[in-house]
Amino acid sequence: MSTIGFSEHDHDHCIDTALAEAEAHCAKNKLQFTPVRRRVLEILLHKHQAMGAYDILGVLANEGLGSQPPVAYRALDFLVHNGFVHRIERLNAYTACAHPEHDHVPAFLICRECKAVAEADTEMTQGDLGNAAKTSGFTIEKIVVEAEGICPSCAGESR
Amino acid sequence: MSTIGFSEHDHDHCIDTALAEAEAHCAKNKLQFTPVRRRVLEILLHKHQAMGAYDILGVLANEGLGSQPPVAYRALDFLVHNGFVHRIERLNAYTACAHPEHDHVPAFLICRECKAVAEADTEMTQGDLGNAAKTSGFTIEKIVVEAEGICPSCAGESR
DNA sequence: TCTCGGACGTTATAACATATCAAGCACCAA
DNA sequence: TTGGTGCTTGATATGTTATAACGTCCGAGA
Repeated sequence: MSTIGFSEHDHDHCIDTALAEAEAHCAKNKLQFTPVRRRVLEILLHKHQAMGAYDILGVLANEGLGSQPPVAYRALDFLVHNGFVHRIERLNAYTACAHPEHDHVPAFLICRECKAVAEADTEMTQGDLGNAAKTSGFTIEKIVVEAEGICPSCAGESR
Repeated sequence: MSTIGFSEHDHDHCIDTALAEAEAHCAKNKLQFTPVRRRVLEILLHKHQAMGAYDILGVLANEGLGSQPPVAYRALDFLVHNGFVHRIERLNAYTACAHPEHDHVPAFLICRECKAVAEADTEMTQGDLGNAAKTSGFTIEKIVVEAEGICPSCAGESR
């Protein structure tokens, strides 16, 4: 399990890598990695923080890439659909995926102060919740795990 | 672990019990179990299904109990705060708690067809996610676990 | 009696999301 | 090269969820 997000790392590098991966994935699957889509992913990669669709839209609008809600939502849908971006239900917001290279059930640690989001890559949840589902005949298709709390740096500041 | 919600049970009884528990809790803690709050809880108990704040508001309005959004949201905040109702982030909706008598990290099974919601009372999540949190210095205050899928009866119908 | 705090009424508006229809463009097959 | 097909985008309008802000009412306790 890893928790990229609250620790320092080579940010430029991780942005480049993620973009390259997205590009490769799209090429392989004959999907169009259009300017808007690319830019939205860049924007999200730029911070390890959840952004609302309208925040993103604001940036796009400044750059002349579209200014109406559907522009942002369509790009976000595409990115979520292809696993490059996760939606944070708790915040009605979006964040770039920390490791898009493989399928996973993402779990998030969300700081209620600074809205930083760390993605914990855990496989577990399926197991235990899966039992509850099985006994009642329910078929799980998707799992959301989100924890809210306070991140190390915000905890430090309030002291 | 139990999964009330997709199985038959004595519904009137579980409504009465839950209301009585809420009443007792409020009395004990000097909280006001006002008509609006009581009614909202009743409405939610009435179905094992998530309801949007505006759905609830519609019912309240019909009954002359208030017709503006804050009326519903205030009652819901109170009920959520005191553990009688859970918010389903995934649906931006609310559902009565299946066992308000003790603290728990609720996990939900949500049917994407009929919106039925089952509450699986599991203690586990803290553990594994807790490790990820600990290593990064994050303090968890609240955890949301929500699974979306298809419930037994909807699976049956589509066959 | 006063006053203080919690609950509620009301208006307005913020924030998030989607439906719909038309126009543009890439790709491919005839 | 032409034309069709399907994905992408542009644009307008609207739907849905949530909160801010302010005032009033009322009961508990000094």
